Amino acid sequence: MNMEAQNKQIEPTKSELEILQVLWELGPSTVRTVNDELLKQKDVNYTTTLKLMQIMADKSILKRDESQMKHIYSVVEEEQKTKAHLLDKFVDSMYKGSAGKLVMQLLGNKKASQQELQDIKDLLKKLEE
Amino acid sequence: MNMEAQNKQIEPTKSELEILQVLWELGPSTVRTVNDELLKQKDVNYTTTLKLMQIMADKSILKRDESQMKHIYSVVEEEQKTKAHLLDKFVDSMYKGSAGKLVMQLLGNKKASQQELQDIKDLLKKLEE
DNA sequence: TGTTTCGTACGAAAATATTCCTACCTTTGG
DNA sequence: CCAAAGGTAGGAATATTTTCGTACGAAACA
Repeated sequence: MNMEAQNKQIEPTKSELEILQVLWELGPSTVRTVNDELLKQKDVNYTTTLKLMQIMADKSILKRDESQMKHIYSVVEEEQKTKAHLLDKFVDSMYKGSAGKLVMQLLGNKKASQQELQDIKDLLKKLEE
Repeated sequence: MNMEAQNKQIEPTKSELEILQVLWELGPSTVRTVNDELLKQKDVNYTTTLKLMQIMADKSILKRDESQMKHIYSVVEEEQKTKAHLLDKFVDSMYKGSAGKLVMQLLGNKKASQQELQDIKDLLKKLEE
């Protein structure tokens, strides 16, 4: 069995991440759709987005359906899995792997709403069981 | 009064962040010390680290004491402030600014120890007051 | 003193990431 | 049928980040 080169988590660049966000939000889309969405945030040329998405397909971050003339791109990894991985990396490098430290910083930073605080408390309760 | 170009939060690159970690850990240090520390993690040439730290000083991420032949570099911004900023950016881009969502992901990910969970609960209690 | 070691400065090369020009094909509408 | 609009492909130009060679001064020491 060929086991090598598997399990390699993706390491999206900044621009690639922006595209992932759009695809997570909108689901499988054409380059046009993604680019239109990106245009709401920043000035970007259509072919730039096209190229980026082609590169991402090369890297297997995206797959695409070429059966139509307008190719449809979709994300290969599950959104949650990728986010979890990026979060882990972040926690590891910034807080030496201590999720607690990160949460402390976050909550101490008036960044969470009342509702969110409540949600977190609820989750903690569930985890106790 | 000249107010422009202030308040600009730093945006360290990957390599720059590695150096910041070391300086946060060890406090003001020489290039040699930082480089030795980095060598524990990866293969890196002394002059590379030197150059990077010079660049960071140019950008005012670091300041340095040149009174000695061995320059002493230290971090300009407070560690917590920089971390808070990076965390905010991360939450904004990955979780649309919802700290709650991030915590949910984190805690749902068996990444926090019992002790950490307890700490978080304690913090939540304090926030209630 | 002279030579070796350790430091800084600086420019340029190399590696990555981003942007966009150009060519060319397909679809659409007059 | 022809022109315009909208697609893809690919390479080249840019921009950014990272790495390192080289020069040269100061300190350590045989």
